[in-house]
Amino acid sequence: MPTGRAPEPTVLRLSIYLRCLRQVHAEGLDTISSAGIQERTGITAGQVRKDLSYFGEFGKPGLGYAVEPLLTRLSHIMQLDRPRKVVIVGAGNLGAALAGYQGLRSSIFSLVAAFDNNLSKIGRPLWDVEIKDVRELPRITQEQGVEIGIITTPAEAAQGVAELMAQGGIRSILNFSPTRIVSPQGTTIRNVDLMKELEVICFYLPKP
Amino acid sequence: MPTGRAPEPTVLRLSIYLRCLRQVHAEGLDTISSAGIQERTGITAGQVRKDLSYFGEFGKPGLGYAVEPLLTRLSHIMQLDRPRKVVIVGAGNLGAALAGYQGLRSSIFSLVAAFDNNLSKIGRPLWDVEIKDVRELPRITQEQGVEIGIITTPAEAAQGVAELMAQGGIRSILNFSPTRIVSPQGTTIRNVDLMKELEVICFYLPKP
DNA sequence: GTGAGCTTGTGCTTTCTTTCACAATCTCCA
DNA sequence: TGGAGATTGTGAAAGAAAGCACAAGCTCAC
Ligand SMILES: NC(=O)c1ccc[n+]([C@@H]2O[C@H](COP(=O)([O-])OP(=O)(O)OC[C@H]3O[C@@H](n4cnc5c(N)ncnc54)[C@H](O)[C@@H]3O)[C@@H](O)[C@H]2O)c1
Ligand SMILES: NC(=O)c1ccc[n+]([C@@H]2O[C@H](COP(=O)([O-])OP(=O)(O)OC[C@H]3O[C@@H](n4cnc5c(N)ncnc54)[C@H](O)[C@@H]3O)[C@@H](O)[C@H]2O)c1
Repeated sequence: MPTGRAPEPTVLRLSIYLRCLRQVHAEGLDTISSAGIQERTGITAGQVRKDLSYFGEFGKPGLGYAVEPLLTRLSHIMQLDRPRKVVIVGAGNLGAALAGYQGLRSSIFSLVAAFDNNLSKIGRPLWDVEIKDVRELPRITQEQGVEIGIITTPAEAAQGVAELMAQGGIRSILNFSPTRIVSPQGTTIRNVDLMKELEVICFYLPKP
Repeated sequence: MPTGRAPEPTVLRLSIYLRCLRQVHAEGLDTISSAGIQERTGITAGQVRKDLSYFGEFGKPGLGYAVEPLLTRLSHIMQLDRPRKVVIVGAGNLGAALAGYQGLRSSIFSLVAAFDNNLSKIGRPLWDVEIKDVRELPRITQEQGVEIGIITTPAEAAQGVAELMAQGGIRSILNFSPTRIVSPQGTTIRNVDLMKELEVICFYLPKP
């Protein structure tokens, strides 16, 4: 039963279950057992059951989990059951790749605008949005009710951009620049550190 | 003292310390205390000391850590003290962004080639390398002694690519496609799941 | 209907991480 | 040179997460 709050590792896995369930659903299956989820995700069956049990009782003994209802419930729990508007700041290489990603144009996320501070980029199109002046960010995100911001600027600019985002009413920020951002009041920040991943991989390289 | 092996969370943080130290070094400082590292990284001073203690005694009481020696030692521990060759498979949006990233052209990493299976891309340049036929991957990586592979293909292709990489002698793989890869014998895989990050951020969005 | 066969939910145990606190050590200035 | 002040390394304690095992519950075939 839902006692208290779920640990963060559980939340991370929820997203994996969701992806798994979407695929299973697309395959036309109606139910899946925790063992079936283990097979597809590599996450232990016991772990799966425990994770889900933080949020309620979704399964039927002897049968497993009904795919569609679980999909609906998990989407709700993850707050992925209504559209979220997203902006990207820093229309460089990485920003452009993300902006073009179809995952950002799904039924859940929609990319509203991209921003930059480089005059030669402002006004140009980036895929299907226009690159706007970053100084307009607070106004635009406020007006449009944007909830999520993605930072793909150089590290030096990240803190300032985060503050602009907070000013524009953005509550959650995904930061790709390799620097620590001090969260403006009321915002959550998640850092994605690609160089870190690359370096960590080296640690695990077979020692000569 | 180095008792046994360091926990994975520690290894992840090592990469952060390294980045911090590089910056501190660039600023010309000779020493830094664990408290100083906390200030810059947000990681608790006690945690810093414990992490470092897994690998040896690097600091001097009353003074802190000598920046340059620590940088050298940590680089060695992370196996970042000699150049590593890297290839990217999947010369699409994300692959192109990564290929152009200067972090991959540093003194530590060097991008050797990019691969694709799309005939209209093969033979074209991607930044300063040429896009090659993915079928040539095992031969080329073998010949060049490539140690790290990055996968930026669609999910369906990832498993096959990983196996080609293993065949080509690659030991460590960074996978950006949203799928689970079953590690070929002798390879380490790290997954970077950008959509997961975006979904998790929604969970932490303020509940209405 | 009934029993064999799965599969769940969960309390308990084990393992892994982080935090705490302090003796030991070093610096540096008077 | 000596003592005040700073900072380390680390055991011990607390806290968090994962693994385990099994009673309870559901299904389905006969
Ligand atoms: N490209 C990659 O694959 C990659 C990999 C790992 C990390 N990163 C990080 O992601 C970030 C972006 O990388 P990139 O390769 O796209 O760099 P880039 O130079 O191609 O793009 C950065 C963009 O940010 C814009 N910008 C700079 N200051 C700004 C400001 N104050 N407000 C708004 N826009 C601003 C620039 O005009 C530029 O368009 C960097 O922090 C980089 O370290 C990138
Ligand atoms: N673009 C992003 O920002 C982004 C974000 C999150 C995740 N991803 C993931 O990264 C991967 C790449 O995304 P993308 O946007 O660059 O896609 P993309 O379609 O632009 O690029 C994929 C490339 O892989 C090549 N490819 C396909 N099969 C191949 C094979 N068997 N061998 C070699 N090459 C092959 C294609 O020809 C194409 O050039 C996808 O799995 C995507 O889900 C991308």
